[in-house]
Amino acid sequence: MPTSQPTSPATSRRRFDSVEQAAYLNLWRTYDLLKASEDRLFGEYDLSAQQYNTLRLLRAVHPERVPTLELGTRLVSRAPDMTRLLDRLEGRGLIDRERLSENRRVVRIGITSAGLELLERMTMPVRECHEHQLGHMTPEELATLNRLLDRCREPHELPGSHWPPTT
Amino acid sequence: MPTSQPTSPATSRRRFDSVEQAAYLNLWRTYDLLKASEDRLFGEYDLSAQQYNTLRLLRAVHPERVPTLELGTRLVSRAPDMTRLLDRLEGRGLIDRERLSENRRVVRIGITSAGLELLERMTMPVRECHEHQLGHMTPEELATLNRLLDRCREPHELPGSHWPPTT
DNA sequence: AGACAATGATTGTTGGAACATGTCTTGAGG
DNA sequence: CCTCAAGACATGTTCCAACAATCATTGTCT
Repeated sequence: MPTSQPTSPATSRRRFDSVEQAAYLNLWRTYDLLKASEDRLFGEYDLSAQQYNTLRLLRAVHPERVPTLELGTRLVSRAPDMTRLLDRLEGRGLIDRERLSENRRVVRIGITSAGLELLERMTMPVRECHEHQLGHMTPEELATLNRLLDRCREPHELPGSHWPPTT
Repeated sequence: MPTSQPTSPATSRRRFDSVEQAAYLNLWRTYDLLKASEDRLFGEYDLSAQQYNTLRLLRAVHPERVPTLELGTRLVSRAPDMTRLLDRLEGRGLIDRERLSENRRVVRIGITSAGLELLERMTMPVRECHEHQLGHMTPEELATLNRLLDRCREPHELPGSHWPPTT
């Protein structure tokens, strides 16, 4: 019997409503699965992924500083609660705040030497984590994936986005 | 000056540590951006994405039922807090629970007619949402994307996963 | 049969995300 | 100068996700 008929009424409903939906759910599922690796790693350092990326961004501009709200827009994932995220990092001495004297409204954030050291210690583990996540993919596959993801985001990225195509 | 030297110390640091990392961050960014559309839609019905997917899964097996913990493993994103997610849905009359008499440990979850109606009302809006998310991609691109995402997940999916390749 | 492990779900607690609101500072008009 | 609007953060509150601990029920071993 080559074309087996559905054995349960369930199967007829299980499939997706559209290709777009299938792709989106696939994206979600994949992200969620890979995220699990990361979360486990960051958990060992009591950091969330957002916190880690904040520190990376601050290191990238160090010794310059970045105002609070601009940080929120430049992170991988939008973060509406920058203040308290920074509170936690400051509480651990990983960043510091500086109130400008010329414009006392803005607070500029910088990474401390303790923050830099923490990132330093995490370098290899993080690399291994990403290797574990996607190390089985060939460079060509990853390049194609990046190109397609860029295409997905194209119409949704706001003009001033800090996310140019990955290349 | 053909090879312009870095104007700020920042640029040298901004790029990614590895291709794998770039791909993962790209995945994260893309998911986050698309998720925003969905959240806005589901918000209008006071549902989270997880709740919606729970209802979809229950509809798929209806009129059969699924035990609480098995639901958790079959969702798009793993959900360690099924009980309270179901509490909320039950509070709104969208699902109901049934305690088995032969094995009183397991609680089997079913979708109610109110739940089915809600899904029915959401059908078109959801379709439009996915159209808005990824409608600009060609079927070929989406197919390739799906194939690559499947490849990403391959080594990470547990054996008994309900997530076969998308095809 | 009784002790003990395993299973399936609930409950408790903590931390973070999302949204609205409040506070402080600056700059522009009147 | 005084008011007022806008900008940049901070705070309050509510809700949800994650992890651990607990409870009730069943299965197993001797």
